[in-house]
Parts: sequence; structure tokens; C-alpha cells
Amino acid sequence: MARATHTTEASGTSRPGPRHHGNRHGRSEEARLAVLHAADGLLVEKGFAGVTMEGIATRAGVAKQTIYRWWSTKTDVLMDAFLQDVAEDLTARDSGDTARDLRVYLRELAWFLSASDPGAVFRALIAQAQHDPVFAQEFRSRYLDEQRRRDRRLLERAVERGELPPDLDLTAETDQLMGPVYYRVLVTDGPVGKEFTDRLVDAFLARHGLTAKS
Amino acid sequence: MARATHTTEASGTSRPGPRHHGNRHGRSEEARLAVLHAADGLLVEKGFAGVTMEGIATRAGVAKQTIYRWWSTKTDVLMDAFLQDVAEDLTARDSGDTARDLRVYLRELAWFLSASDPGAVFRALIAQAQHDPVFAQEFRSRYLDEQRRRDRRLLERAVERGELPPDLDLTAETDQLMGPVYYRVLVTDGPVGKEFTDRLVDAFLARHGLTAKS
Amino acid sequence: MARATHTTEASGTSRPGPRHHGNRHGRSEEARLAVLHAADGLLVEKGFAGVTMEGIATRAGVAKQTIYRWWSTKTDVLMDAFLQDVAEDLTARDSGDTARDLRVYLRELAWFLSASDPGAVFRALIAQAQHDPVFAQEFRSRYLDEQRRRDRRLLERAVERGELPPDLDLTAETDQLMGPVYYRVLVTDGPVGKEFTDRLVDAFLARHGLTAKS
Amino acid sequence: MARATHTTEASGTSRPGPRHHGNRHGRSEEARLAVLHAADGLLVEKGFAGVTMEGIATRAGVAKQTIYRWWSTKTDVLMDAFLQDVAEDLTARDSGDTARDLRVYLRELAWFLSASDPGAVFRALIAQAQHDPVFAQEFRSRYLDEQRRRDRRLLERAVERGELPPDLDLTAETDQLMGPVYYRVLVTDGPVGKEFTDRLVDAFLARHGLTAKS
DNA sequence: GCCTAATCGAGACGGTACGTCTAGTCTTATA
DNA sequence: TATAAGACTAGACGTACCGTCTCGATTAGGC
Repeated sequence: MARATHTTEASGTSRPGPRHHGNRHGRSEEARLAVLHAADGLLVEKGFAGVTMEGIATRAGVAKQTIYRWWSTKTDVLMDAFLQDVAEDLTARDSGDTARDLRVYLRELAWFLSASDPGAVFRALIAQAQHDPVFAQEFRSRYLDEQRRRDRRLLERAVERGELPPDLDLTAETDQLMGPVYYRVLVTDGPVGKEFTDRLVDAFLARHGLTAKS
Repeated sequence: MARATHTTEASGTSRPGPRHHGNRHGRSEEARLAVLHAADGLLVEKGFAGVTMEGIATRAGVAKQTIYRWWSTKTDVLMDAFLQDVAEDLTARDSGDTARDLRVYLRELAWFLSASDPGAVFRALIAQAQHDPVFAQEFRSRYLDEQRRRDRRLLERAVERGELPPDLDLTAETDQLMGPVYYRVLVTDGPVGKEFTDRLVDAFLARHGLTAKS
Repeated sequence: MARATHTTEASGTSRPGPRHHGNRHGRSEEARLAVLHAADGLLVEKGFAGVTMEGIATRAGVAKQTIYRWWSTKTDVLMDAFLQDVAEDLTARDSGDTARDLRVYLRELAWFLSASDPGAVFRALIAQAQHDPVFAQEFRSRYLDEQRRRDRRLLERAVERGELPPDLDLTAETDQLMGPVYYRVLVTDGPVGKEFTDRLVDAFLARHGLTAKS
Repeated sequence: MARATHTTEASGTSRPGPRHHGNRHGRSEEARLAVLHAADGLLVEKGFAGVTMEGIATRAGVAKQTIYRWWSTKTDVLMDAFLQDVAEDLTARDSGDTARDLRVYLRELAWFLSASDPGAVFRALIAQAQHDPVFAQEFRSRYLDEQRRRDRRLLERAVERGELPPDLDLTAETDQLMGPVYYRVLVTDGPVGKEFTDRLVDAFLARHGLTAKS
């Protein structure tokens, strides 16, 4: 899914692998990972303003030109770093119990957004998206669209089980369910603990005539 | 409330005002407004990255030192510009019809966030808040807290009318109602038209056993 | 004569003088001198390739922008440094004895070109002039033309004394007299000691029927 | 004599020659010539600053590594290009008439230095020699010494004919004769036409009691 | 009607990071 | 074994802004 995120070298075998420092078979995997880790580290340690191309290069032990060869901006690097770390992480379980799955998932989402390291990167990328529509579009097509598809799956499974009517606007329902969590994290800095997420889930269940089993 | 936001000069009279380029009676109202307009204009015309202290100074015909004397950062200038323009704009009407008021208000909110010029500044400030906790805190205390108090008023009036139970967590209810609009604007770029905002209001009304009058 | 070479501050008084670190009265004399000395020092210590804008800035304790504000290239800096040091140095004495004056002057010229620190800068500037016609023109109008006028004075005085015919092409005579010294320094690396310079002077004297008095 | 200047491939036959892009028969003559022509072309078209290893490689359709394998610097390439073109060009004729030969030769020299394409390369190399003593030494041993030997030949023939005394310092005499031409070309940008070169020759002839036949 | 103090426009200053360019080294596949 | 291709580290280039500073001019208010 993610551009420049996987490689044919890294798979399976435990051979040390070739030490490309530049050759005709494309980029150095070593340099790529050093850049992504450096960007990640700088963001966590010094905040967004502390992430600079110059700083990434120095910390990664890489030439600036190597960064510019593969990425266009520091937010582009951060996006790759983010995708590398979390692309597949936030996926809802399917226990057969819709209410339970929703509660667990919203709690995981809230933790991810408000407390995890990748969540900090996510917030930085969302911030950048406010300033730069082109970046926003790329972030959506490289991560958000996929993530929202995963979010939807929760409700789709409930439709499949016959718990929700088949003609429901699942996109709107999902946004209505998850939106308040994003709002509190990005805007109000309000608490997004179990109390709040469960309230959102309960409202959703009630809205559709479902009762929590627990 | 806001530092550096009002002055004793601006009051009442319609005289052209003195042309002091330096005096001992405090700051120049002329310079203050020129700076705020310049910052606003640059943001609208060139985007956030196009707003620089240097650029503001040039466009406002003001010395950089004058800006630094009264503001600390460019986002501080933008915040003042934002407050100057919109501080009081987004206030819900009170028609006595809760359902109607909610629908109107959410539509206004959606328009403000997604389509207005001040909304663009708001999004830039929210973005900055992601990068800078100190700024975030200041933005909340200078605008967001007040705005959320206005948002709450809508529900408080319904409580006063006996339409909602008095022990309701109004903060959580407000966030649940408004959050999805912010989410779509800031994150998904999804549509926030009448269809979506009315759906949010309807869900709220149904949740509390209220029926729309229309 | 030289642009940016003198200042109104430095004259006469022993007051410490104001410590401009940037003000509306124009440039900082302190910074100007630091840049010129740094450039000079780098050339002498590390050779022409060791002179970089970055290096000058660092050694001078000055911002790069300050250099670019007043000079356009590193050779422009070197030219100013050269002019600062030697503009008036190479002037022939007038003892009344043409032969003696010529001999002394050519020896001084040879020493200047081949052995002095400013001579090293001169050779670097002549080198740059080969690569860049615009620079060549500026170097001529800022130094060489003046220097050649001083060279000519030697012969003009002989004309005034009636030792040389008044219709002589003094430019050509001067070039014929001095040229071989430059040739050996710039091209062949041959010796330019007393033996060689005296030979040039003797040939000149003989050519015009003058006899050396010594 | 010159390193990297001849090859065993180029000899004799008029066959189109093998197209080895990688072989085990030593270096590619094709690549060598492409590099020299590219360097030459870049110097003439874009000036010295426009000659870069990268540019030469691109224009020659050659890998940078191939250049570095056979040459150490761009001036080394230019020197080879220069030698390839002009090594033997500037040789004085021997008509038996010393005065005539001198006049013709100095005119050719002046034209070569000031107006020819190889002359432009020569000036670039002399410039580089000012900056880099090692290069200067190599340039002398690879070209200048040989050229000065050819220059001397003119005077040696006059000695052989008995026109000049056998104990003359021919090196000094040659430098005295030619030096002013180099001086005007490299330093003053003065005219080096027939008038000037003839004046130099006449002075030389008069100095040694020779009379021009024409 | 001076003197004083605060603020103004102007702009030079020491810095940091930008994004680009070229240098010179290295690795690989091809011939 | 030499080649074309091209990725790599390194570091200078010239530019844009940052935030600080110093200055002369302007303008009340206090003397």
C-alpha cells in the first residue's frame, strides 16, 4: 500500500544481506530506515518544529541529497515513517459481539490518538494537512481512506449479521461515532477515556435499537 | 480579555485620529490594525507558509520590531487577527424552538469551519495547536473555551425549558453533537451540508425523546 | 579609490567608537574588516580552493548574509581585501636618477608578485580574471589601471627631464619593460631576481641611449 | 609523453573500430575522445565555471567513474584536451631570415593566446596553475617546457648563423621578447597586434645589432 | 517652550535551515 | 577488466526568515 515502504530484501531469510551504498539496483534500504527512524525520533523528542531536513540527515548519518532524492518535504518523510509503523495497527477485532467490538475499538482509537507515539505523528500530519491541500489529499489516499475502510468494517459486519438495516449510510454513521473522539483530541483536549467512548457506543446502539450484552 | 486586542484610542469618535509615528501614550492603533490585516491577507492569499513576520511587516508598512513589541509569534498575530474578526460571530439564536435552533446552528458552524475566511484562520490555528501545547493552551483560553460555552448555551436553554433532564453531562452531549462536523472538516474532508448536520441533530433529538417540530 | 574601503569613523580620534551591530547608518565596519581579514587569511593558509563564503563567514564570526549583502562573490571579497592592503604600496620613488629608480622599482615589483602575501592574492585575482571577463574588467578599473598609471609615472618623469623623447608610446614601453617579470611569475615560474630585472632595465636604457649612472 | 594521451587502438586502420562498452582490452578510445571533446566544448560554450566532471560525463555519454579512472581533476582533462589539439601547433618556421621569422612567430603567438579556441583553454590552464602549484608543475612538464624549447629554437638558429653571440642567455632573451605579449593577454587586456609585436622584435634586433631586412 | 520618554519606520546584524549543485567513491550488470 | 548507470556521503552554494539590535524622527506630558 504505502509507497517506498516495503522491500524484497527484508523478507524471511536471515542472511545479512548486501550492503548497498548506492548501486544500480535502487535505493539503500539501510539509508531509508535510518531516515524514517531519525524523523520519528526527532518528532517525539523535540516536537514538530524540531524536525528539520538538516537534523534528520545528521541524525540518520545520511546526506541531505539522499533524503531529497526520495522524499520531497519533511512531512513526506514523516508520513512514510508513520505508515511504516502503524499502517495496519488500528484494526477492529471481530468477536461476533458488535457492542463489545465497538467499545474496544473506540478505546483503542482514543488511546492511539491521544497517548501513543504514532498518534503524535498522526496529529502532526493532520496539522500539516490543514496547511497544504495537496499533502492532505496524499495523506488521505495513502492512509486515511484505508483506515476509514477499516473503521467501516465494524458496522458492515453488524449489517451482515442483520443487526443494522442494509440501507444505512455507513460512512455517516461511522463519522458520527468516531468524530467526537477526534474532536476532543484535536480541538478541545477533553478526556477520551472509557466513560466518553462508551457513551458514544451506547448512543449508537440505542439509536439502532441494539442493546449491549454486557 | 485578549492581550493587545483593544486600545483606548479606538473608542467612539469618528475623527481621523492623530498620526503619531512614535509617542509616549502607548501603541499605535494604526500599526496594530495594519499588522492584523496584513497577516489575514497573507494567510488567505498565500496560505499558512506564506505568512512570515517579515512579510507581515512589509505588507503592513511596519517595522519588524513593532510586531515583536506586541506579539511573540506569527501565530500569535493570527490569533489576534482571528479574534478581531470573529470572536462573537458564532452564537446560536434562541427562537424557543430547540430543534430549529440546533439545526440552524450546526449549519452555521459547518459553513464557518469549511467555507469562511475566518474558518481558514481557525483551521490554521488548530493546526498550530497540534504542534505547540503552549499555543494550544492559549488558544483555548482566548477563544475555544468561550466558544464552547456559547455552544453549551443551546443545550442549557433546553434544560431550562425542561426538554432535557437537568443532570445531563452537557459538555459530553455538545461534543457528541458537534464533534462529527469538526472531524469531517479537519480530517476526512467529507461533506458537511444540511443532510449531515440535520442527521446529527435528529440523532440528538431522538436520543433525548424530543421530536422535531418541522 | 576603492569601494567600501574607507570609513568616516576610523579617522583620528582615539574614542572607542560606536559598536554598530546593524543600524541605519550603514554597514558595520567591524564586520567588514573581519571578512576581509578572514578571506586574506584563508587564501594564505589554505590556498584559493580553501577560500569559501562559508569559511570566510565562520572565521570572521559573521553571518553569510552579511557577506552577500556587500559582496557578490568570494573573488569580490578577495579584491577588496587586496585593495585594502596594497592599493598604494607599489609606487616608484623619484630620486632624480631614472636608471636607479627603474632598477629599484622592478625589484620591488618582482618581490611583490613572487614573494609577498598580497602578491599571492594578486595572482589569484589574475587567475579569476582569466575565467570571468566581467571580473577582469572590474579588477582593471579598480586596481590595474591605477597601478599602470603609477608604473607610467616612472617613464613620464624621464620624459619631463628630457631623457626620453616626448612622442614615445609610454604604455607600450612600460609593458615591454614590466611584461617579462609578470610572464616569469605567472607562466614560467622562472627566477625574477636582481639579475633578471637589471637586464630588463639595461635593455630599456640602451634602447633609448641612456647610460646607467651607477 | 603525456599520460593518457595515446592508445594502442587508434593506430593505422580505418575500420570503424570495435564497440566495446566494457571489455578486457584496456581503455575505450571512444570514451577518451568523447570526454576530451566534451570538456573542450563546455569550456568554449559555457566558460570555465561551466566545466564540471558531472557535465563532461553527461555530455560525453560516459560514466563519471570512467573519467575518474583516467583523469584526476577537470583541469587534468582540460590539459589533455589542450595537448590533444595543439601540442605541436606553435612552432616557428625557419626561413633563414631571423627578423622575418621572429615577426611571424610573435604574431602567431599573439593570435594563439588572444583569439584562438585553444588559447582560451591555455588561459584557463594558466589560471588554474596560479591556484595549484602541483598542477602548475605538471602543466610545465607536460607542455610549457616543450613550448619554451620551441621558442628558444628561433634564437638558437640565429646563434648558429652567427647573428647572435654564443654566450647569450637565450632563456632570458626569449622571456624578454615574448613576455610582454603574455602580459598584455593575461593581465592588461591591451592590444597585441602587429604594431606591438613588431615593436618587440625591433627592439630585440636593435639590442643585438641586427637590422630587419624588410 | 524646552526636556524627556516612549514608540515608530528602517534596516544591518548573527544565525539556522532551506533546497540545489558538484565532488569523488562505491556497487552492480553487461560485454 | 573496462564500461554505463546511478546511489551514496560530504559540503559549499546563495536565499529566506528568524529574532535582536541600534538609530533618527516624531510626539505627548511634565517642567
